Amino acid sequence: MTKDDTFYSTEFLPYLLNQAAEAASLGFRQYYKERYGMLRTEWRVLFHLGQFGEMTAKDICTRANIHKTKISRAVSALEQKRFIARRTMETDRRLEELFLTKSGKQVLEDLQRRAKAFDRSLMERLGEEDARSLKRNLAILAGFKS
Amino acid sequence: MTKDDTFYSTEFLPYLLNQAAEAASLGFRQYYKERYGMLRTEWRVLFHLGQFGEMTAKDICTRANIHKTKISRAVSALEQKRFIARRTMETDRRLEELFLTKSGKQVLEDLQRRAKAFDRSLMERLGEEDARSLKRNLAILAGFKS
DNA sequence: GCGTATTAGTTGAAAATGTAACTAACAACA
DNA sequence: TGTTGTTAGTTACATTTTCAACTAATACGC
Repeated sequence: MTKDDTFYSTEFLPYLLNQAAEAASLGFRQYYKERYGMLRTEWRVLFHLGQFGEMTAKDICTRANIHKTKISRAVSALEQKRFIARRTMETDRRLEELFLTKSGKQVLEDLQRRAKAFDRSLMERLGEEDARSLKRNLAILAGFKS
Repeated sequence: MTKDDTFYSTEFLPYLLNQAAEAASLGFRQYYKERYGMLRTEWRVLFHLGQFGEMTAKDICTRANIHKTKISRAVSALEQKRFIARRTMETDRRLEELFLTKSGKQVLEDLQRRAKAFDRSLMERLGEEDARSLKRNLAILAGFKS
């Protein structure tokens, strides 16, 4: 490294990650907010329920790495919108199994389809190979892989 | 693509970006919060001032892509901590030139040094080549390059 | 069983963020 | 000069997030 040791903000990985994340989320966030009045955590809860089937709030906290109060509020909001419902588990009455309602499934289907398309459009900006490598490295940083 | 068209959350680029960004920011955020009681926007303002020299709040908004109210509050907070000061410009009295104080420079120096080290430790987890390619692609998504 | 510790989930208050309206200064132009 | 429009920055208010305390149910050790 030469004498000039200036460290630029655009070289700092957390900064880059945040800026990229915000830029990349923007378009999609707008959609589910305007169309369904949903917040990001709500979309994530829905997504996880679709992916893993019935699960408890705690499960989602662990999987998605979101604090339980955020999940709790997202669940209430989704319940009010009648997108999900809950059922207390017989085996442990502290736990509530969450599941998608019929309209919840429809909403999720719409969002999934759009998410997929949105994802593709983002990846096209990078090219196939770079996009793959990007995702792989993000997964490592996120702790999804070792 | 085969018949199974399930779309997993960990394939969705905005989700990956957010998770990676949060995970990657955590350690460093903790430091400037605990050590200097700073919020992320404050750290960014400081960083930008160090990088570009004296500039106005508006300049930082544009550069860092942050809303002016957030900047306004960060500037007040940094001013209260005596890390920066402002000077109304003679040529246009709506504008205020922001600059680092002596202690602001010291704080920034500490943070920069740690940011650099932190950045290196993140990059080591990916390897030289992947890390470079990651940054390049993030810059594209963030809109820093086209 | 009974006391203590954990755990799932909720709630209230404080902190932070986003949105919109505002003030003060300048610009443009009749 | 006066009117209208624009811009930098602040402030007020609503929404969202965070943090800490809480309730209800279960688990553990005795």
